[in-house]
Amino acid sequence: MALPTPDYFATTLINWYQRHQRSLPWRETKDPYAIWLSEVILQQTRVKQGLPYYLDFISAYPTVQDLAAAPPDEVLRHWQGLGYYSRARNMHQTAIYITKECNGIFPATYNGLLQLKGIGPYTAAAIASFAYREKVAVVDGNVFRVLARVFGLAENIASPAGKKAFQVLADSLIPADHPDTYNQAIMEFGAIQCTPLMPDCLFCPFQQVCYAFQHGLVEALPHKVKNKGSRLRYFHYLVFRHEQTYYLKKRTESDIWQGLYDFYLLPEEEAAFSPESIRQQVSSLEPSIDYKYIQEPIKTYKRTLSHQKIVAKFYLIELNFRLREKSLESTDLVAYSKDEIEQLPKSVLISQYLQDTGF
DNA sequence: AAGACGGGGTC
DNA sequence: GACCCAGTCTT
Repeated sequence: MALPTPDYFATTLINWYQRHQRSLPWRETKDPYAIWLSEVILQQTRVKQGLPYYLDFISAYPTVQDLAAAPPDEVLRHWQGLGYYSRARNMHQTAIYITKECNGIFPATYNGLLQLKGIGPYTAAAIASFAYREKVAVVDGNVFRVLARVFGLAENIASPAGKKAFQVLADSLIPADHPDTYNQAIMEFGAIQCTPLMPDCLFCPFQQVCYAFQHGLVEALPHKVKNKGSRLRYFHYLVFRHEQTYYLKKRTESDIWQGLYDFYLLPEEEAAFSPESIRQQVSSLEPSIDYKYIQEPIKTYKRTLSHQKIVAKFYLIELNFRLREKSLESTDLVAYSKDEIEQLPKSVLISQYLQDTGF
C-alpha cells in the first residue's frame, strides 16, 4: 500500500476542510495581532474553552497598543481561569516590546516572529502562514497525530529528534500555493476527524492510504509518551479578615500561579495542622495579634494540575484590629476590599473558595 | 535533555 | 477518580 503523495495529501485535506471547517472569528482576519492572540490561547486549550476568552480579550484590547497600555494585573484578570498564566505575561511583555520598539508593527517573517517572547516554532509558523501566507508548516499536537497515523511515522514526539522528523515531513508536504489553508486544514482535520480517541476512520478520506488504519495501529500512533507522576502538595491558607478587608499577597516565586493573588500560605510540609499548631504559627507571625476566632476549615479543596495535586485548607482568622505595617512588610500581605479582590487575578482554587464563602 | 506550567474533558 | 491533552520557557 503506497503512502499518499504530497500533492494528493494536501489536495484531499483542503477538500475535506472546505466541507467541514468550523466558523471561527480568528479565521476571518489577517490581523497578526488577532491571529497571535488566538494561537496563544489555543495552545493547550480547546476551542470551546478558549473562544469566550478570545472574544473578551479582543474586545478589551482590540489592538496591540491597547494590550501594551494595560496594567499587568488587569491582563491576568482577563486570563483568569484559562491556565498557563505565563502565556498572558509573555503576551503582555511582547505587546509592549512591539509597541515601543517596533512602532506597533509585527515582524513579517517566521524567523522574525520566532525572536519574540512566548512565540515558539508553532506559533511563529501559524502567524507567518495565516497573516502573511509564508510557506512554513505548523507542527502542533494535531499535526503530530495526523502525520504519525497517515504516514506511519513512529518517532517519539517528546524527543527533539522526533520533533525534527515530524517537522521535516511537514515541510515536505506543505503546498506553495495555499500554505495558509493547508495549515488550517491539517489542524482542523486532527481536531475533528483524526481525534486522539475514537477517530472517525469509517468516513475518513485517507482510509485507503492511511498507514495506521491499514496496519491496525491507529490507537498506537502517535507514539505515546508516558505521563510523569505528579507531586502531592498541601496548601494551608491563613485568611486574615478584618471586617470587609481581606489580606492577600501576590505570588512571585517561580512556582504555579505566578502573578496571581492568594492568601498567606503556611509551610507545606505537613498534611495537617492541629488547631493548637495553627494558633502558634499565627502568633509567631505577629506576637501581638488580636483576633476574635480562627475558623477551622469546613472543607478540603482538591485541585489536580498537570504535574501536581493540590490539597488545600483555608483557616479564616477574624481580626479585631488591622494588621500592623510591620507584619504586612514581613509577610508581603496587602489589605484589599471586596471590590478590589473581585478585580484581582486569582487561581480557580481561590475563586472557588471565595465563592463558597458567599463572597 | 528534562521538568514545569492549569484547567477542563472523557472514559 | 484516573487519564488525556501537548507549546514554550526554564533549569
